[in-house]
Amino acid sequence: MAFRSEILIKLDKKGRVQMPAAFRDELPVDDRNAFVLYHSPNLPGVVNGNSRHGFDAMLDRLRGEVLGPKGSIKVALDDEAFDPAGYLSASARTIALEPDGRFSLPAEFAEAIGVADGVILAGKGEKFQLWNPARWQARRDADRAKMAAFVRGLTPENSGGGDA
Amino acid sequence: MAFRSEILIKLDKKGRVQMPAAFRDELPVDDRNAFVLYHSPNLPGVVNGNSRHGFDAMLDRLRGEVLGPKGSIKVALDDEAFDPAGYLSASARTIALEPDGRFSLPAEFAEAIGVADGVILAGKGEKFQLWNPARWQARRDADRAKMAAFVRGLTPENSGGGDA
DNA sequence: GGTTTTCCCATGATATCCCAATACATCCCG
DNA sequence: CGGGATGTATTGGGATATCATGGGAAAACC
Repeated sequence: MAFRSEILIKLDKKGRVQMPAAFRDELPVDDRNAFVLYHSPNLPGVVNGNSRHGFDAMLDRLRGEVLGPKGSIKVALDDEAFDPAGYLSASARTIALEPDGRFSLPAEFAEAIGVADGVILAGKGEKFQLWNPARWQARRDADRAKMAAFVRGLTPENSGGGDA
Repeated sequence: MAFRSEILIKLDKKGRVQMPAAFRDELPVDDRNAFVLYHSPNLPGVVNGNSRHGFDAMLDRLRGEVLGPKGSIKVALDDEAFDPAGYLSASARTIALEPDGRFSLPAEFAEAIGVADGVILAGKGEKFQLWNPARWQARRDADRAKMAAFVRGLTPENSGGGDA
């Protein structure tokens, strides 16, 4: 499962968005009628998407790495402590896919993205993202320069084992 | 079974609350006519909810992990010792769902939450919560900052490719 | 009797289903 | 290799179902 490519999809008057075929094919074959959208935890204006299984797997990893196996019962009971997985769950919504591959973008996400007539669906490997087209372009241009600098920094001395 | 999303539901004059369809769909198919509400064990003003099966499973885990294999028989007999699962049971109530998906919020919970005209239903993955809308907003804003800090703290070394 | 609870119907908004049109890519056949 | 045929992806829109909400009336309760 690896989401790739970036696609501009139009929004119709009903607020529906076509899930690109390239992304649909990456959803688990046994669970292609629904997926998950959730607000970026630290980048306002960006909405993340993943399969239900992929989202749940991320939450499990999150709970496991942070709390350890015996922390589960504590998290289940402790409502006062900050719970990253619970926070993400509240910011997420299960989205149903219509038979023809479209879904209706909930108003809460449409407002967060700032959509007008279209949205960018960008694959990020393990997940995909929804962007305002203009903001996506700006971000991608900025990342292009960073990527070039990053590759330039991959000198033979640095790419071995240590970064000394 | 994973409760997601946060929804503001109104209370009508009869004290009825609509269970959001997204939450109803997460209840076990063979037991969708009732669920469980219980007071938060450590956060006053918050009421937790779960399916009957989910609540019972939590109690079982609590007895098993905290008290050990012999805990169940000891709990069954020892009325003097403190029993966390028994405490939660006493603070819980089975709530019937009407055919149209609504339930009447018992006054005891309504007072605890401090409801006026509406309640926030927030999914936390394994369970969901009922909040006073204003208090939920404050809590969520605080958690948003904690989440951003949490994500920032996940990278051992900042490689400059963050989401900002 | 008076109050509360439960059941039923009504309604506006939204979401979903179904059918259709266009554009594009692929395939087939000679 | 060309050109029509076929299939699929994206977009549009009408008809239908569902959701959240309000309220009336029957039933249960004290």
